[in-house]
Amino acid sequence: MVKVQRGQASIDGARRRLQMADIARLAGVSTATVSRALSHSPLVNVETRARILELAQSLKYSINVGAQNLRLKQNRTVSVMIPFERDTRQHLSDPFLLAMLGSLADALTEQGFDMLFSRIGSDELDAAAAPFDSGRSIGILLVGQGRHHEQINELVARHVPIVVWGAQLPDQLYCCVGSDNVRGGEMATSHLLALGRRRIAFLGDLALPEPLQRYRGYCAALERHGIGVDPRLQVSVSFLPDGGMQGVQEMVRRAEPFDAVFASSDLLAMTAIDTLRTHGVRVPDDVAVIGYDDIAQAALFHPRLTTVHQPIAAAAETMVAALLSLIDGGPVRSVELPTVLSIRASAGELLA
Amino acid sequence: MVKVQRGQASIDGARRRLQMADIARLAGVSTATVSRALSHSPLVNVETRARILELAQSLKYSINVGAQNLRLKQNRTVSVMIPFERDTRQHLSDPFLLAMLGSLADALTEQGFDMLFSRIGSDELDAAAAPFDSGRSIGILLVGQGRHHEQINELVARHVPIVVWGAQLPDQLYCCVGSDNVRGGEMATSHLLALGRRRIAFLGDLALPEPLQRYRGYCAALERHGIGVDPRLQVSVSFLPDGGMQGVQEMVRRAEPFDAVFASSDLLAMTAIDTLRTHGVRVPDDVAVIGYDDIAQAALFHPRLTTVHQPIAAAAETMVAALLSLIDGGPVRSVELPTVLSIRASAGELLA
DNA sequence: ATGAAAGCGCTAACAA
DNA sequence: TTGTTAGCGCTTTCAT
Repeated sequence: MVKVQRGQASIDGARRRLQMADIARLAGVSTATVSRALSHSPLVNVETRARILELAQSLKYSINVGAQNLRLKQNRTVSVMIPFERDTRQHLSDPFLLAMLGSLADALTEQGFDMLFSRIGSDELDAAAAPFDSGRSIGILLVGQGRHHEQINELVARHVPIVVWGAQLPDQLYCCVGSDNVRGGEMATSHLLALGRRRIAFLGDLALPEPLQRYRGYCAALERHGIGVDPRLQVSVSFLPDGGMQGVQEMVRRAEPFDAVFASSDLLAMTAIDTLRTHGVRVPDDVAVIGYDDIAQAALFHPRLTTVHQPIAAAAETMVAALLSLIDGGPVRSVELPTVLSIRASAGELLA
Repeated sequence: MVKVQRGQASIDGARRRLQMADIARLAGVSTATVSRALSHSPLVNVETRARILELAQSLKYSINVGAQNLRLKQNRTVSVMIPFERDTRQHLSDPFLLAMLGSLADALTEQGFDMLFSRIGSDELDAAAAPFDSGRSIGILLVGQGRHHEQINELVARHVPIVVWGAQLPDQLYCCVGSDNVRGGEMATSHLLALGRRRIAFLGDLALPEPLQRYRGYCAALERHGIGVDPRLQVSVSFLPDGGMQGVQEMVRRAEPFDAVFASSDLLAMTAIDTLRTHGVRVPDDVAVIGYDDIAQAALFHPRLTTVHQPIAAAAETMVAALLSLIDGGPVRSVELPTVLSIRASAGELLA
């Protein structure tokens, strides 16, 4: 009986993986020559090189990256992590994250890096460095800083190269890339005020840095218009899709009149609108709604969603560039990307 | 001047990565003993082992997985790929994909495997095997077979371990995991017929295996009810979010009356409903709508979306199990997971 | 119970 | 232009 081990080719069935020595033998040269040929070294004879390259190609031989990395002491793999709340054991659901992930994959590929993806329970964020510590990746891109400010700072103290998508905070030792959340919140709120709305509900978890900063922008806009901030208009809801529903239901329960909603994500805004509709509230006539992110669906939702646009592709490129610079010992600064308000029907056009 | 190279720690700034020899020196033993201690070998003295483990832990030393893999000829990394259409250069946008990705990450982690993620242009699917050929991963999980049936077959002929999320096809050499698309299409259509709908529009790209099979189920249900299939009710649209809009607009342009829509994804169903609404059509009163996937938002959408549920977590576990079995040379069969109709307001409850 | 030494697949001096 | 050789960080015989 043949004992077969997980994660390893079976001894009997699979034929041995092709390796450089095989190519060398078939080409009648040494492995050194093959190595040189495959790296397009000018040292090797043009014809020999052509022969070797052709041979390798036809046999689909590909250099063993693990061995190559070991020898070269290099590594072209980056970890991407998305924290999730352990208790809610929720599937990833926000389209914004998917777009971000796709853009990060693109940006990394563009730079010739592979992406090692993991979800990570927010209770075990200290384990986030494992892929780095074990040499599987050269650095970490963390999408969403959550409540982990301190833990991330500790990673930096341990010299773990990490770049975070999130909001800038005081005492922040790590490099952080994010949109200008305060300005975003301010623009959204100002727009609602300009539309004549005065009782604007805010939906978002103030325990998280990004919603908090959006809320600060919201407050700033209100105060600039001489309108006091009413805490009864603020509802703390998570980023999960039912947050929008819960936010609206809470407002209804509070019996607090409101004529607008500013939600901290498009997903929240959309489920909030759906819930408003089930309560017979018209959007934007009775309640205007603005979201945050500007995901693809926002422009197709009914009513078309007004939202604060986050430049995802630029964000991903910035994060990747920052991480690589960090690893190279180059200069790294946190970046706030500019945000733009995409004005659509859910919080109508201004009559210019 | 110090030349710094990408993907490599800078020579000056970063301190050398800790390695086994360091731990050995500090513990006053040989690397062999450290290796044994870290693998909890009973060969090493209990006290020595404790001392070494403690030392390693406090120094955050972690075995270099690359070197370990090379020595052990093992590898615990799996590639996950999502093809995208090169021309539309579209960001990933379907929440279903994100949920799938998250579940795959969970299932792989559960089995102690890492996930190497890449998007891959559908024109270069033959390059999908690169991570496998170069020994970075031991197999491939492809999410979405698209139009790549033949290319995937070729990979299998090359003995590349691959498991695909998609539909079962004739002449299929690869292992395929998917939901029972025909049955799903049939259930959705039967439900609409039972609601008294007779002119059911079908939205989906028949060039793709999954929508095609859902369409077959749709046709089967119609015929069983003695209703002919009307090609004017079928609109080919992509899985991109604006597909729903385009589908409805096309139906309107055709001036073809219809009282129901069966869309091949929830995303399409949702944007279709939004577009119907802008045309003043009431859902479900004028037109009932059923989607496919049962993503988290479906239950929160207005109206609550009736949809064919795909068991994502089970799907991911099945795919991972199949791939590992395939790699171990074990038996592998394609699997069709059962589908259930989640009945909600968009295609109302049956009055029992 | 521990260490010395060989070798995983590759690259880069160095020699020829 | 090519080959020989040493060694990347680790594990595992084999010897002690």
